[in-house]
Amino acid sequence: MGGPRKNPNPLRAATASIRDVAQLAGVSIATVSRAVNGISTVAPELAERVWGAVKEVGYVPNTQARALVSGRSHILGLVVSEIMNPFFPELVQEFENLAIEQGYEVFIGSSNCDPARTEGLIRRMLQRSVDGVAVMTFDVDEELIQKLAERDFPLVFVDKAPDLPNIRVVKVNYGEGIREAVQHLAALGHRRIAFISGPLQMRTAVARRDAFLRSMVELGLTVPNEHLVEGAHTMEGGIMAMQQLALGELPTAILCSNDMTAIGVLHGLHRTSQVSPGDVSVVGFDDIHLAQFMLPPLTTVQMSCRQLAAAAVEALRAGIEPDHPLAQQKEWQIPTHLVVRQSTAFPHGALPALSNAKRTTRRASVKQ
Amino acid sequence: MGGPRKNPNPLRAATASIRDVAQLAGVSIATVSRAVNGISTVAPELAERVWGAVKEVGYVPNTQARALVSGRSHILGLVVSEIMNPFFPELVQEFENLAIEQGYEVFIGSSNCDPARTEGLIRRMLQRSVDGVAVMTFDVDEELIQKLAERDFPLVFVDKAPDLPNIRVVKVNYGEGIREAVQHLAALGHRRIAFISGPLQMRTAVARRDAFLRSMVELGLTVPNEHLVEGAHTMEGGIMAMQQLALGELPTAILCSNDMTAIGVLHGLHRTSQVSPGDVSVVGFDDIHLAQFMLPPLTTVQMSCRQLAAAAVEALRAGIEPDHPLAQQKEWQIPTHLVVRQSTAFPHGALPALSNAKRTTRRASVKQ
DNA sequence: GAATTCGCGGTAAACGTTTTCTCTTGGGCG
DNA sequence: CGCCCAAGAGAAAACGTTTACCGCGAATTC
Repeated sequence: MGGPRKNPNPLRAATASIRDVAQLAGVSIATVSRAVNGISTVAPELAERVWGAVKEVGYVPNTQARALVSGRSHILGLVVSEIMNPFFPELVQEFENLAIEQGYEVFIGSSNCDPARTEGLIRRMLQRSVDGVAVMTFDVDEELIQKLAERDFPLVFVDKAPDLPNIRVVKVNYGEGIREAVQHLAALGHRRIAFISGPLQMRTAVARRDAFLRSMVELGLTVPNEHLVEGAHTMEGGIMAMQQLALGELPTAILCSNDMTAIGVLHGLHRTSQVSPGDVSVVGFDDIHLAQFMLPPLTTVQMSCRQLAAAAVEALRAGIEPDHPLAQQKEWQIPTHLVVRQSTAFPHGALPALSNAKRTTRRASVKQ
Repeated sequence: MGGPRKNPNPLRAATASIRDVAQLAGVSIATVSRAVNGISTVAPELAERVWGAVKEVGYVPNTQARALVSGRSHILGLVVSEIMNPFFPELVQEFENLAIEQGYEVFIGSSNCDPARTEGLIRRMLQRSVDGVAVMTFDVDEELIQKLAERDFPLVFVDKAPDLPNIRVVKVNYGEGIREAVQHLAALGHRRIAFISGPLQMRTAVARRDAFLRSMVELGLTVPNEHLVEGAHTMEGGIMAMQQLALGELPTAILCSNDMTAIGVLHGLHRTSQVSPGDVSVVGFDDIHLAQFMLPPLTTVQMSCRQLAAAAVEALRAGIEPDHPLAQQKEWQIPTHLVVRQSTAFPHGALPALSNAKRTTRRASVKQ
């Protein structure tokens, strides 16, 4: 079969194929393939001739054909909980930049916190033969993971995942940042600190709440039940949680499980006319870009989506590429840290001790 | 070549192929293909046998192979300006839902308003042989369009595009909503209304500003030069534009080219201590989800991203699918409408006429 | 009743690559 | 000088589909 092709589909876009390059360069298609892929066994002058031909006909390798035979598509899947939550676009952006940098393309899906939808997304991604999927949803359930683990392909989860050969996990150290936040509030003089969690069926929500409780215990502070409210990681959830808190004696400070909740709380505080702005300190979690533009700018615990994305991409590559240096690593760590802005202040009637100087310094160090 | 395959790659995931189905059902692979694709020429009982075998071996067609031979990948490209601007995640979400519903997958890219990046994105999408690309960036430049138009594949732009066979356009009727906004402000008693535009190299920004100016002229109102400020479609831009406005005599109302700008303006107004909240009315554009959670909730011109996404997907399909009913249509229209919330009020010292009743009615009709 | 179509299903080519195997050629070593 | 080995390049198989083409039996038509 070296003769002219019989009946080339005239409808198809007239894009140059490897054969055109081979013909122009006067070599076989195998040589073109090797040259294009930088395989060293091809003689330098031949490679040069091939590259010349590639340029001339504007050859671009067909990724579908390449994927078909090599079994690798160079596409990564990324599943996020809620694309409408501003944290995730930031994560998506970072993830995409990193992936592209390393020669991958990305399929993005938003699960909307629906396990069935998550499953559908991943199934469709697999059908498109992605090389691996990062499930950064903070809300995966056990049985879905089990189901996914059966077919074996590289998977990356957040926080927790079963110890299986193809599953890797990015662990976020919530305790660190949350402890900083609680200590910050305590240093300002707050004693009655409430916590608005995410939906408690999310493992992540539980982890953040537990980190809060541990930090409070460390400082010898107690948390009455009515100061432990379940939110929804949304603004609406923050508003409703605020209403619930307003039923009893208000805390002097509120720590929120994410920034959207905190924004809702700020909104709710404004509505509750019994309290004047600034009376109640509010701390968020995530440090989304929007946080610094709230009124007042939000003090929050930063979870770097850049680091998160970098860890996820690296973990995926470790699972995908046959001889990746970190192929054996199963766990990546991400720190969290407090960023102090203006939504936290001294509680009414509290006399600041030496924490005053400290606070000023910290605030000064935050770029406006 | 009907015998057993020689040396199947053992590394490859043991996923069933069309051959396994054919063998189990006792038919040829052609019949399986036809049955799976619902081609009517296959006898009902045979089709049933095939489907049984499909279920049994868990056959899933390989999209790469399918794309390779059919020339259609069933992947759509979507390029947005700025994934970090909350409007776009909403658009992405809608677009993705619609695309999936119709059997397509989506590659998403964020251009960050960089034409070079846009070009790179589209080039990479083409390399992945997407069936078409929707460029919803509000900032494409002429020469890029020209360059893209050379290769012919279905493209959809927003607002304006050259009249070429494979290019379709979704036109947003800015005038409508902006006129409503200006009339609303005028009815409240505002006369000095400022406009903060987007970056003026965006054609869209110019279109919105011109719509504003036309509406003002219609009402016999004039706009001094210092009340026409160029922003950046970001919160930072809104804050800076506000600072610029604060240099002269403040307007009583400010219309912004998008919601992020409006949020920045609210922020900036708060900082400007010479003015008390509520003194200056602010109107946004887009109606992002966040808008209703601002303090005060933002009156804004709604551009439905659902309609935008639906139009884009439909326009793409019209260009892709050989006998689509709308194959000849080149233009889709999207309306805009004012949504009144609490960021607009009577200007200081103005006596409301009969507009009072009207306003109350409208506000009551907005769901909280 | 014979000829012609028509419905249906199988065979094989084609899609554009990668990769294995094979062949040629040249050089080093005995 | 001959042999063996290595390097480099080509031939061809394989990847998993779709689809053009062909053949066969049944149905329709004159």
